[in-house]
Amino acid sequence: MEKDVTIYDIAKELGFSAATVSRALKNNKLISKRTTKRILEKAEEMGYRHNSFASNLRKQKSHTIGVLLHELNSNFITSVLAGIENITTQAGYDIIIAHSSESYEKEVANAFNLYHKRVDGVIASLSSNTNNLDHFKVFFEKNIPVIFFDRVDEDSERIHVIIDNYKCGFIATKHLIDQGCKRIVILTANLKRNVYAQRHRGYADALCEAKIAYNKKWVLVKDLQEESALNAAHEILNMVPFPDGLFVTNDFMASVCMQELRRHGVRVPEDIAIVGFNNDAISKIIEPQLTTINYPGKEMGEISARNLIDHLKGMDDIGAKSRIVVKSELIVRNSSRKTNPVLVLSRPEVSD
Amino acid sequence: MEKDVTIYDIAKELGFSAATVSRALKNNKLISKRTTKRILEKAEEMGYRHNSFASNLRKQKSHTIGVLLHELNSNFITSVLAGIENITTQAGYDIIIAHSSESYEKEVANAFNLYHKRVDGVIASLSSNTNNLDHFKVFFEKNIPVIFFDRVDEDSERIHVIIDNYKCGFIATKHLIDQGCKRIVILTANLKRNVYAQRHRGYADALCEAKIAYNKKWVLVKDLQEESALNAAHEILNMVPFPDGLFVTNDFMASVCMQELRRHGVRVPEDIAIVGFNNDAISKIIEPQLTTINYPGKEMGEISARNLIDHLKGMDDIGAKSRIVVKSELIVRNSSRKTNPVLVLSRPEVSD
DNA sequence: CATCATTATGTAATCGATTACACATTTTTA
DNA sequence: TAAAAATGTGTAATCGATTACATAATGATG
Repeated sequence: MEKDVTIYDIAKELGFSAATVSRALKNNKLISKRTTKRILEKAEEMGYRHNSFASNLRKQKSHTIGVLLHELNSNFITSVLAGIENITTQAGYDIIIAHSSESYEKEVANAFNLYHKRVDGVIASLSSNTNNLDHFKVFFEKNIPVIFFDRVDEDSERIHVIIDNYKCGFIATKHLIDQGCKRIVILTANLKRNVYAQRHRGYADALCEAKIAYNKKWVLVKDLQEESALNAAHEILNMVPFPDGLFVTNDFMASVCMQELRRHGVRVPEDIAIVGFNNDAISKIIEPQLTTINYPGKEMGEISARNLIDHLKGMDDIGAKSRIVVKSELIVRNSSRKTNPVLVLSRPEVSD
Repeated sequence: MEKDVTIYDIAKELGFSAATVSRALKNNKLISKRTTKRILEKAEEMGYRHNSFASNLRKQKSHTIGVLLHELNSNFITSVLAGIENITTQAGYDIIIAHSSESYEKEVANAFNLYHKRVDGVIASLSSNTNNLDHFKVFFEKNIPVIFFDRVDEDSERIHVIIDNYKCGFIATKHLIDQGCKRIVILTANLKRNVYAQRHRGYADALCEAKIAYNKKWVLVKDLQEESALNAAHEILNMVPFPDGLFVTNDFMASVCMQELRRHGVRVPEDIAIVGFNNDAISKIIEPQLTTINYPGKEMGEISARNLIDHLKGMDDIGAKSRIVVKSELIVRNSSRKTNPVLVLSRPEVSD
């Protein structure tokens, strides 16, 4: 348990001052190449490690970015994370990941935790039932930049990186209409959350455009749990008349729901065509494969991180823009393709 | 952008010394209740926030635990995380999550990052192709405790929290044998990784016990990607004789593989019975539902964290035990149940 | 050669919380 | 009531890196 090596130890060893060592370690051009080289080598040799506590204390900067996520377990979120990591690593920032498990209370706790950790900036996606930004006030007041993505408060002037959820809801629904669906159910999560609200609005407008009456009975609002999706499936099973289209604003729920319907003898897409949202791994694995909305998580992460870092470095005027919209697209698969039946190859020969 | 409030500001405001304020803020019993109360209220009022950089610098402790994960996107891992968070939060420790995306290089980088962040301890699960612990030496040398879980180096004397992967591999295979399977394929990941090696060993021994010859042709080793699972499915489709049992050491691969087989007309479980591993969400969603091995992620996280913290508090002798085995179980579902056919309810009435 | 620039290095204060030790006051004990 | 113990608070050094400012050494310029 020997004590840690400090710049003073290196300085003493080589007969320099701590200041010179400190500068050399950062490759400061004030220090001659020769001295820098000697110091770096000695540091390596002595097993020196930078003490970021001392450094942060002095510089009043943590060089750390807080990432506040509503959840971890989706393709989308891990892609976003990968994108954020790309950019932050490149820029020499560390990140702290905090996830709220879709709980507002946890989100508040996490926000304060990041604040106390003195992150230089925050990238955040709100949990499903968050409906105010009070817990971010501490950041705003101290001018600590916060970038929101995906799950945002659209009314706020804060920078946010999103997809056009309204348009996605619209084209998803329109796609079902194009397949001949006339009785289209939407299964979605908390309509207070922007993403679900917008997707729902798109759904409603697509119906309207096609002169299909909007009916509240066809709007199922559930939380994102498996059990809720099962409940939704049973509600659908009891609907009279039986719906012929289903738009679910989340692939996981869509998958659970679709399987439950099929277990009860409903054919997909013949009886009911289904569209999901997110292009999660499961949407490709499940049978039939799920038509869904794809959007680039990695890119959203990169854009968010780049904006934050540009702003931290003062290269960016945070007032200039507040909304960044990223592209998204509908991926048509068999769960909704009423015209093309599922292709089933013949079973390979089996010999014993 | 006013300056942060420090204990000196509070001290000056109330006419105490900084020492008294520091003690009061920690509810040190040396300070009278009255003074403590006044100081706490003033701190609140002035918007004081603790400066952990100064504190950590002085105390030479970060009060932070590093969590090094091989991946984020599985039920199992998020459960483990939840377990770790339970315990660490309760004990007043912060955590830093780093994930390696199954890359050895990233794992090494993350380990050093945690080291430089001066975490007080580490909880780690190795990435799939990690085959040495050299990057943990820095921790070992400084007596920074490291607890491994799930993906571990079983040969090392370091504490690790695992399930009995050998037994799981054995009972999974035995279950297939009990269903009447005689030609059982194993699809698994890198056999250098303990979990896969042990599961494979269990598979081999179960075959042996049933007097079924072990055949290398039936052992498919792939990485954990979707494409690899698809490839595996096609290799299986070309096998002559066609296998009647399949043990996949991971639910994701099992699901992908099963669906691909079914798309080619193979009936599950009639033609081939399938067992997965992990009890991921997908195993319940997919049709037929996947027989799998369940093991308690949350509990593993809690045990790991508790051990680490006990050790940090000096309440635990780290030499006392090195291996903690957590319970696990086989969950039988329809993908392997040859005796009970899938129950299909009739389709509900549909009227227009 | 004197003066100014340039380059390289050192000095010392600073960031904010902690804590060993000292000191003062009050309470208890013999 | 004097000594001892307990209680409450203050003083000042410390943790390690950073950086404004000072200084020294070298080179360039007219």
